[in-house]
Amino acid sequence: MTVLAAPCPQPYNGVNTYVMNGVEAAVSPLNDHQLEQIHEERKRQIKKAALKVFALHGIAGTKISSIAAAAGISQGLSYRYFSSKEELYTELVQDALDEAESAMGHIHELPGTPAEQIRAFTCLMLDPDNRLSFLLIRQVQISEEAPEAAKRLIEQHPPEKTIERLMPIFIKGQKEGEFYEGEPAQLLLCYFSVITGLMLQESPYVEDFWIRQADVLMRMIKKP
Amino acid sequence: MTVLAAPCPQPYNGVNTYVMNGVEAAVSPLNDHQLEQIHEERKRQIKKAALKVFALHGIAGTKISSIAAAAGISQGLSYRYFSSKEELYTELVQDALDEAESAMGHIHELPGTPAEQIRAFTCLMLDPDNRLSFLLIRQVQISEEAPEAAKRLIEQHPPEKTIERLMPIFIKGQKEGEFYEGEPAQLLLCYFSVITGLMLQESPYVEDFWIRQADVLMRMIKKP
DNA sequence: TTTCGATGAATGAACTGTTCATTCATTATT
DNA sequence: AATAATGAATGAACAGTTCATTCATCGAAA
Repeated sequence: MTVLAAPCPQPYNGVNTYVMNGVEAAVSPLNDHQLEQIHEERKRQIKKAALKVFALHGIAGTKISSIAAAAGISQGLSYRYFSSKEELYTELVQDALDEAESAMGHIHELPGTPAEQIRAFTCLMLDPDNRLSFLLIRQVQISEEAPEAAKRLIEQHPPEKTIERLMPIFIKGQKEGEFYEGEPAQLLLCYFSVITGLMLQESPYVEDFWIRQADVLMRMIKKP
Repeated sequence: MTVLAAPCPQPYNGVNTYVMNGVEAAVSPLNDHQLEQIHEERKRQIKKAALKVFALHGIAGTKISSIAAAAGISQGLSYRYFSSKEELYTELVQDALDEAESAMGHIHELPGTPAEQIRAFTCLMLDPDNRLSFLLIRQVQISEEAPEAAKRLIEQHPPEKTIERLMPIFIKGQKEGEFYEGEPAQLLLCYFSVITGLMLQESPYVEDFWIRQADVLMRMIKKP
């Protein structure tokens, strides 16, 4: 059995890897740029798979082996790119925040009525390209299980400001008679629960599926 | 060290638990009937707590210790009443199915327009007394983790028939011009995702909170 | 062109710490 | 005496991480 073994020849070290051989690093087989590009590409591949699994099952409900399976790689490989499950998760949260931020930044500048703005926002949330990111963020906000690092990221960023940004739009919509009356906070709460429910839904593959859903949703809010 | 001391002998429980002594009790310990009643009462107490935790976190995400904490009892006690976690879960699913069945049985007999029927159904799903049961059922339907026994229960019972029961109502509503047009299946799908989202929401304690939510929801479906 | 050696990406079995369902010796209650 | 209840202890399974090994690719030498 196994028990030992020994050599552990190369320690690891994040930065550089082997040097040995004489004349320091005289030879480099593939140019550094290409190498790095390949490296980044693989990272992206892993992240993409991980996002899908994490967003749907949470960090605790996700095993590395599932991610590996989803990414089509072996269990151990992700550790070459991410030093731990938590780091991977946290990095995904960071990306999601960036994406959400950039996606939401434009909502305000959009011209148009409040209804048009909310509709745009709705489409954004339901867009398959953003959906998982929003789910991940919401996950960190809602459940306990998220790593501390991820929670801190969310606190810093303007994440939950979402509500604060939307609220004025709702109020304006009501004032102008475009929206239904009622406590705006409650309308927003309902709207959000509903959006979350929809995001969890796996979509059948119809081109404009989400657009149509968004229109159905809007009927909750906007007078015809 | 710790924290607690004190055994917490009386588990509170809303209703009442023990009959504490009493003259006659001193003489004859407790007759069988009384004993059984106490036993059943405690079972109900455990089930109530377990339902809440299971419905929100799933069977895998729930530990016996959480249930115990929620029920205000010790870790080991539930094993006096249920032989395993799975058994407890499965029994809850059975109860939920019964409840759902009896609750839904009346939908059809309700007089009124399709909109009124759907509204009644919506209120049913959102009713705090039913909400958790419906969530539990949906959980078994959707995820893999449920025990085989529970899955079998669901297959036998008329569970997913929900959709089949609702569909005709939707179609009728559209035919009569009371509902919005569109693929009825899609409208239903949207409606269901949305309901699920709402059920997951913890309600602020306002008396008619869910009623109002139901009305907001109905706007998705029914023309004004 | 073929062969060789070097490099580091990739694998997956083994290791290990942790978690958690279940048990049980003990105590409290009637 | 008998039953209810406790909560610490157990142990098995689970899942994150490591690491010895294999594989694929490439530059250079023959």
